[in-house]
Amino acid sequence: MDKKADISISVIKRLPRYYRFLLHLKENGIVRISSKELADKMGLTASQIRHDFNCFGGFGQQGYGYNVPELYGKIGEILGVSTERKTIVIGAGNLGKAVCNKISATNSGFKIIGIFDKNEAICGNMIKGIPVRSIDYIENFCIDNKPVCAVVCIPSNDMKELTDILIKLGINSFWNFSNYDIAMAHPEVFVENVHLTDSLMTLGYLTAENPKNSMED
Amino acid sequence: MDKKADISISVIKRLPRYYRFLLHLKENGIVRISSKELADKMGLTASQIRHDFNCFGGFGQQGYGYNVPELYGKIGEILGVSTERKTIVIGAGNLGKAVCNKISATNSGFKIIGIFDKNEAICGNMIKGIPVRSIDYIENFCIDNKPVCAVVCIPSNDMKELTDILIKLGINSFWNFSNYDIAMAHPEVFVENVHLTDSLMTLGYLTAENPKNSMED
DNA sequence: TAGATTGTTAATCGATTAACAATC
DNA sequence: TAGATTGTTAATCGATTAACAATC
Repeated sequence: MDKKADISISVIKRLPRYYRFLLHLKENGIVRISSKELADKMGLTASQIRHDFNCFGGFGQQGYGYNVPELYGKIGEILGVSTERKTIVIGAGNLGKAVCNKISATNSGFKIIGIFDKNEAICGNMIKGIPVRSIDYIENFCIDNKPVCAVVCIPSNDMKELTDILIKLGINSFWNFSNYDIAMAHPEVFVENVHLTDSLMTLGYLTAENPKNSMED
Repeated sequence: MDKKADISISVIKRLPRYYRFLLHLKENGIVRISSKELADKMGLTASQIRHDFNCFGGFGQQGYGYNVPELYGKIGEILGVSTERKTIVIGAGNLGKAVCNKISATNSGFKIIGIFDKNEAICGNMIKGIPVRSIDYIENFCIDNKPVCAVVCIPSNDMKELTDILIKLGINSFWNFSNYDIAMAHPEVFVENVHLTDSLMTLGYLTAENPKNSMED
């Protein structure tokens, strides 16, 4: 599987938000929208919206605008929401459970087929109908069931060894909540990071009494 | 409190990662590093690192490089890690609990003083030494305790009403896990969003068999 | 002093916005 | 046909990278 290089990451990062907005419009029975109207609703420019959509082909019609259900469907297709990527979740603590719920509640194209934890005490517990298994079984499970995506909800400590193994066993994408830099160690796989600490610290910067700022002027 | 406009958001978003790397170096007893070495470790360019640090003033020394503990301290200051922003968490489900743990485990400058949930059955439960309170008490709690930051771990449904109230009561920053667009409704407050669904769908795009891509060439 | 590496400015690159011809 | 709005190219803006003088 090759990496897609032709469409810029900034465009890609906006797709899920378009998808959410279009669902909302669709659910409210709106069938037609212009780039201008959508831009106003989303806080973007009409120009950017047209530019973005045109990366994937012409979804609109001159003089009319965009058909909401059709556009929603197209973007869903681009995001692969109708596929069922076999997914395993590693770590069944609070974060692991929250993430399992999120994946199950969302029509995102990922399907959890296994959950693993090193804490034997919680093995056997059910989350969204899937039993928590001991991390010791993860290799055999992957050989038998061939998952393609792993969701990492454990600390970074043992990540190097674990990712090396998982990638050998056929995992090609990671939703990574740990601080381990999978993408740097394995440029051949797809990684989407959620760095909670970094996010919180960014908010920290914004609300900090920055000494530099108050010294200037 | 004014918003800071002079330093670009791309630079700011890199600060927490610098901070993490510097802590790691510091813990390994490394006291000196050049922009080149740090760039190699982090997968950035030396030029960018010097450029970034210089937004905040000269932290290095020509011919020597950067002093790791000093630089770590400076960036910590910029991020405000030593302040104690009074913070409330709204929603004590799996996500709320995970986020409480994360905030407590991280030296980020945020201090949880209250946790709220609408589910009466879990009120009274302790999370990191703080009792879960009924959401009905949130107004009085804010009047009495004056928190400045709210962490939103509930669905988007009632967010408009809730954020309007909280902002009136003195909350000026949000760590937002819901899909409600606080920043658009309230441009005067600081918002850092964590859109889990969007993140997962971005990974979805990368691993989708994109029809457009296979049609071309 | 010579070597190393920063701080800072200029050049490049890429993303966003503006403009307008195409066309429904 | 006239009006509206897209698709697409060109202009602008901002972020990254390169270069080098300053200086430790």
